[in-house]
Order: sequence, then structure tokens, then C-alpha cells
Amino acid sequence: MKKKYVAIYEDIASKIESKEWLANEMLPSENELTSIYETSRETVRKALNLLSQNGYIQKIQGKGSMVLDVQKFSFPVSGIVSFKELAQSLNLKSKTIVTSLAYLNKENPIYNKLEVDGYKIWGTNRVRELSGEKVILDKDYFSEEFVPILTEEICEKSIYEYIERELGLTIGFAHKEIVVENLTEEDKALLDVDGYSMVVVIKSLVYLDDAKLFQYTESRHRPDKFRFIDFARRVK
Amino acid sequence: MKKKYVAIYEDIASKIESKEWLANEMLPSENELTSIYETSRETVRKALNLLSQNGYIQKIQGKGSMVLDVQKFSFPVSGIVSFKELAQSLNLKSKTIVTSLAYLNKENPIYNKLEVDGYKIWGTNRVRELSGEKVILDKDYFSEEFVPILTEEICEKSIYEYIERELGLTIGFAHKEIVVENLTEEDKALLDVDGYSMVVVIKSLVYLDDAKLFQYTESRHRPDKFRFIDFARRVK
DNA sequence: TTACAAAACCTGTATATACAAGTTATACTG
DNA sequence: CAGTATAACTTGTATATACAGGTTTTGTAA
Repeated sequence: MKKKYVAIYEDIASKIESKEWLANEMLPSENELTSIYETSRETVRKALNLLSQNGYIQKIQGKGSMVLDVQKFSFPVSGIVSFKELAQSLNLKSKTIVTSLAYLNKENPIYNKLEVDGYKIWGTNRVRELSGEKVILDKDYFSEEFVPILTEEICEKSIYEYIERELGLTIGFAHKEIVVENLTEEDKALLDVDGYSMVVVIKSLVYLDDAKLFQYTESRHRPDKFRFIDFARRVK
Repeated sequence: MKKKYVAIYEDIASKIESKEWLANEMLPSENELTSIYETSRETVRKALNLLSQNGYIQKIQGKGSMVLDVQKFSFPVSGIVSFKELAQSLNLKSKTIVTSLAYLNKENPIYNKLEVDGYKIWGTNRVRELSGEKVILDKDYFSEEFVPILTEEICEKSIYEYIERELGLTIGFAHKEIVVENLTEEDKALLDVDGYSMVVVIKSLVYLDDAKLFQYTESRHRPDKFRFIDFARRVK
């Protein structure tokens, strides 16, 4: 029973998701929550701030915390989410095909992006099938320093699960860039892109907990199957 | 001199942006910052959490706060930023052309999105020119309830500036969705899209401080001029 | 010198208090 | 009854203390 404010956050978030607390209604006040959860007001406030950051509530000074409509953005493609997690949360019938898995040649420009010194880089291509159509090509690159062994089986299941469970590494944050590019020969060969001339590409630099650069990824989507949903707060 | 933690946040953020504090170096410890800014540790921690959320630092328990490389994501298209703010921060030569400004017909499906009751809806189309090319079409819709008057001059300058300065409204948050769509006849008529068949569309529902739905926007970008940059933290 | 235990740092969590600032309901005054 | 001032709520900011948990340095013992 540690991290009380996370427990409170999860409890309230689940109550909102399960419609126990409805959109456009007010949460109990901070003082009430303090006695409900038998804790201090500061601890309640930490939980409420997490809820606010993640789009569950809107705090209004003097009034209270209003529950927001989580339906409208229940497709959490923002943040850092693996394909397996995404497919599971959406109940999609998906399949992953590993089309390549090998160390990169020393001349590969990815070596500049990952800034490894001495270490080799794993490169893997995975095609994602949704309802029978090959619509996503994921190109992942890891330094041997953090991921010494990578098998086809791991790539087929979930690399992130392997990294976090087996290797005990903790993902911290990522810089992401979304652009639209013309089809490469590789895209044409691996994906079902008849009638399309472009793909949406999400390029990510992923860092560990200790701020060490860990992975470079390109996720290439057929335009009709691409959707990115975000919750943003106005700054300043 | 109020909101001390925001002042500390802004001071540290500016020191990082101006390279006074370099990437991969450690910030002074929380205790040191406490005496530097002559405040309490909790206040320093509030500032550090803001810096962490916005991608300036990575906190590592037991070690300290590492400065991150803000160069890599200095293109802040995420969050809620107006075109004018964006063009200014990037020093782009831009021009805005207002192509329409009127109340919508009652049959327009936008009336369902904005959930206004009784009020009319302002609709305006604006074409954005970057270095002489018409590459972005912004379609904005506001309820008369919040924006009673809208002139061509305001639309040409900056609607957000008008809303926040003149009308005294405060933008709170937004739900955003990015998709790729085929060109409409309108796109073809208003934009320079020779050689392209699709546009990237950012659809946003924008809410005020008090969680009231305020605006619906579609920002339609020629694919080669579209770029979305995001900083994301791994949740859970 | 090496190995390991302890101390001295660091950040993270939990609690308490005080007052400022915004909103709403109440009660009083004209 | 209407209008307004006040009281009673709400959340926001600032401060203090205590201890838990992680990392690094120090110092001691073999």
C-alpha cells in the first residue's frame, strides 16, 4: 500500500471511466475527498492534478473539479503506447509479421541518430495487419548496450513487454515527430498501399528513466488507417 | 510578484533555452535551489515538475534533475498554439487571407458538434500563405454566445488574441484529432495543391477555462508542409 | 589494495497549517 | 421585494516537518 496519491488517482479515474461519476458533474470537494480517502488535502491534490493532466477533470477555482467527457478522446495514441497495448485496448484483430531482424551495417545513418559508441545496433521491421490488411510498418532500432539479445519471437509478441519485464528497463519519455512522406520501395513491397502515394510517419526518439537515449523508431501508416488523438492544455 | 513557482519555472526554463544551463548537466539540487530562490522546497518542486512536464528536465531519484536537449523539439506544434504565435516564434514570412466570414446555415452539421442552443454559429475560412504558397486552410467555428462580433480585420490579425485580450476569455484545453483526408473541392479551389491528392487535417474541440465548449476548428495542411512535434512521458 | 558498511547526499511521499482568491448561498438592509 | 454585503464554501499558493527510498562518497576493516 504505497503511493497513496496514485491509488486515489486510479480509483477516481476508474470511477469516471465506468460512468460511476458522470461527465459535466462535479467531483466531491478536496475536503470531502480528504475524508473519503482518509488522507491529507495535499495528497488528494496530487491525485487531482494527475487527473487534470490526463484530461479526466477540469479544475475551476472556487467551484470544484468538473468531470470531462473521456469518450471523446478514448483513443490514446498520444503518450507512449506499444502496438500490442493499443490493439488490446481497442479489441482489434491484429497480427504482427517480422520481416527482418539483424544488426545494422556500420554505414547505416541510424548510427548517427542513436549516438552509440562501439555498440552495434539491432534493426527490425515489423508489418502490422489489421483485419487482414497490411497497413503499418514499424521500423525499430535498439542499441546492443541495452538490448543484448533480440529474437523473432520477442519481436512478434511485444518488444516493450520484453524490455520492461525481462530486461527491467524503464521507459521515461520520448520526442515524437509526425510527418507525411512519399512511399518508399520498401513500403510498396511490404504494405497494402494500392491507390495511395504517401504514408504518415511517426518518428520517435525514446529515452529511459535515466535520460539515456535508448531507441529510434519509425512507424509508417497507410493514411486511411492513421489517427492521432491528443489532449492539450493551453500554456501560459 | 505572485506565483513564485511560475517565476522560478520561467527563470530556469529561460536559462536552459539560453544555454546558461547545458543539456546533460545536472541542475542544482532542490535544497540548493531552495536557498538560491529563497523559498521552500515544495515551491521549488512545483517549478521542477512543470519543467519535467514540458520536457526541459528529467528527474532521477537519488541523483538530481538532468537538463534535456530542448533543441530536438523546439517546434512546439503540440499544445494549443495559434498560427500567429507559431509564425512569430519561427520567424516565418506569413500572410493570412480571409476567404469567408458569415453565420452558418441552420442545417450545417457543425451545429451538432458545437451543441449550441439557440445561438448562431460564426464560420470563417482563412488561407495561410507561407513564402508565397497557399498551404494551410483553417476553418473555424465559434458560438455567438462567446464571440458576439467577428470582423474580417480580427480574422486577419489573430482571433485568439482578440478572444483572450478583448473578450477576456481564457482557453482551457482541447481535444485534438489528426487524420489524413482526400482533397475536397474547396481545398482544390483555395490551396496550392498541384500534385497532391490528400491533406492532413487537425480537428480540434476547444474548451474554455470553465470547461464550456467554445470552438470547433479544422486546420487543413498540404502534406509536405505538415509537421507535428510532441513530447510524451510514459504513463503507469 | 580491495570489499563492504556507514554516512551524507539526493529526490519522493505524506502530513499540517496558514492565508489568498474565486464562487455561491445566506441574511440583512433599504 | 430587490439589491447588496457578508459568510461559508470552494480551489490556489507558500511554508514546515518527517521519513522513505535511491545514489554517491567516505571510511574502516580484512
